Amino acid sequence: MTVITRFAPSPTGRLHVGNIRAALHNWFWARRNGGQFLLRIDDTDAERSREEHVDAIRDDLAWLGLRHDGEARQSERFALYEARFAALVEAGRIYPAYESAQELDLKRKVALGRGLPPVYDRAALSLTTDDVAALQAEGRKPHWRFRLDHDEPIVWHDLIRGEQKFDPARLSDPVIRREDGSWLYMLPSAIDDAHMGVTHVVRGEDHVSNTASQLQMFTALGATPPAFAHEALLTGSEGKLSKRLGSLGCDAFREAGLEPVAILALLARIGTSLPVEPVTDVAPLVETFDFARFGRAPARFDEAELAALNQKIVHLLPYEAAADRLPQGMDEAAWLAIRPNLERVADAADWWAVVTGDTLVVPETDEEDATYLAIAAEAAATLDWSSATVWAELTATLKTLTGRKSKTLFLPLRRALTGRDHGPDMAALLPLIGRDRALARLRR
RNA sequence: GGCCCCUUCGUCUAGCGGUCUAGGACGCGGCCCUUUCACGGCUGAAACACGGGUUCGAUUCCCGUAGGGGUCACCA
Repeated sequence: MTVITRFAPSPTGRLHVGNIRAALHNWFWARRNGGQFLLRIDDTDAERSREEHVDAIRDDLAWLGLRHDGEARQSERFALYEARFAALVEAGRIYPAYESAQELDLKRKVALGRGLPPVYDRAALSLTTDDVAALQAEGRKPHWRFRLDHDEPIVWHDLIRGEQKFDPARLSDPVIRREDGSWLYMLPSAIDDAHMGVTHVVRGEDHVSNTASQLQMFTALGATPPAFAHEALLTGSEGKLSKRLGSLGCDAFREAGLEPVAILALLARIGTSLPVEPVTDVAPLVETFDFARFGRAPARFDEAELAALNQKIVHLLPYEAAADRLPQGMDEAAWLAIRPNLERVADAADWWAVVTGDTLVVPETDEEDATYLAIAAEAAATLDWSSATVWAELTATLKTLTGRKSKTLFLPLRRALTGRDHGPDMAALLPLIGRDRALARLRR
């Protein structure tokens, strides 16, 4: 059986951490099993769905490298929902209800106030034809609920949580359609999962009770439900489920100059028993992806950890992987020299500017060092600049010439040559700067 | 409030009755390497929420308490 997973975002905003994680895990599972990963735009809510978000989602997914093998849009499938809806109404599994949102809210509060679970009381099921006629005479239109079968407990084997058991009587019959005819998420999602042949659904544990309801929908539709894996949610670094996390979007990661693979690497392993590792390719992440490794307690997502991971990954990044984001003229040797000092690939431009001298700020020098630099300039002029070891030769020469050593030996040189106290290994940097620029900088 | 899930170093976790003087990874400290930084190597500090059971023996099983998370929407 071909594994088919899907990522089904609502285009109501930018992709955020939770979204990305869900997409990633579904993608992993499909990749791991040689299956397909589908993108489904859940845009049944015309009010909140925006076309720009659809584009942004596709764009973010592509940036992350999560290619999908197919795409569907719920807004293009209303005919299908309509047909299934009619059949389920016919079968008595969907029924009309006339309570207003305010009335339902009141019922809920009353129940809660009495210490009872706020489950829908199914009053609509006992409406007589006269009641209905009266309601309609008032101008009321029904919204529609899926009637849960209370006879059997709902059970399934969750790939992460193990055996799950729900008493359907403790669940409200889900509203699946509004009075204006628009669809709510629950039923279309089940219809589509069945229709698209989705075999596995990986989602957050905030969906477990939805799964219970949807399992009955699959059965009512005559479909085999997919397997479910509900993962524990992520919390912010302060331990609470923060608003910050919910708003931390893919766009922010991109602007921060993070490597997509860093985001994937963290989100792949966080909350699992596998260590978060710096990788430059997702392959090892795919290979080791396993639901059995998932913990069931909420894990913390820490932006600082992401930044640190990103830095390590940049240090491992091969030239080819960074080349198209590097400044003009920066070759592999330059990349390898500068790479260990980067936090982000984008910062390479700063160091390259130091090499080329475009942004070089000549630091203040005292008289003693000025003399020293003059000696250095003379010595440098006699060196073989085609050699890869000019720096070693220069410092060795100056050591015997001046008797300076260690910091006093090299720091004035670094300052004069790069304008900074710290930076990439001078041995690697000096050949990049080259004879002319180096001499000019030493001579001032 | 009902129901579900969870509680081991700062963080993510291993542990499925004795192997635990509790292991790993990240982070942190120290040392080494390096005529800077980074990298790398070595090393150190650092945890079983609490209270009862069960047992010859509990991190591991049971109950309770506390705490955390989720859910109970005409959001997904």
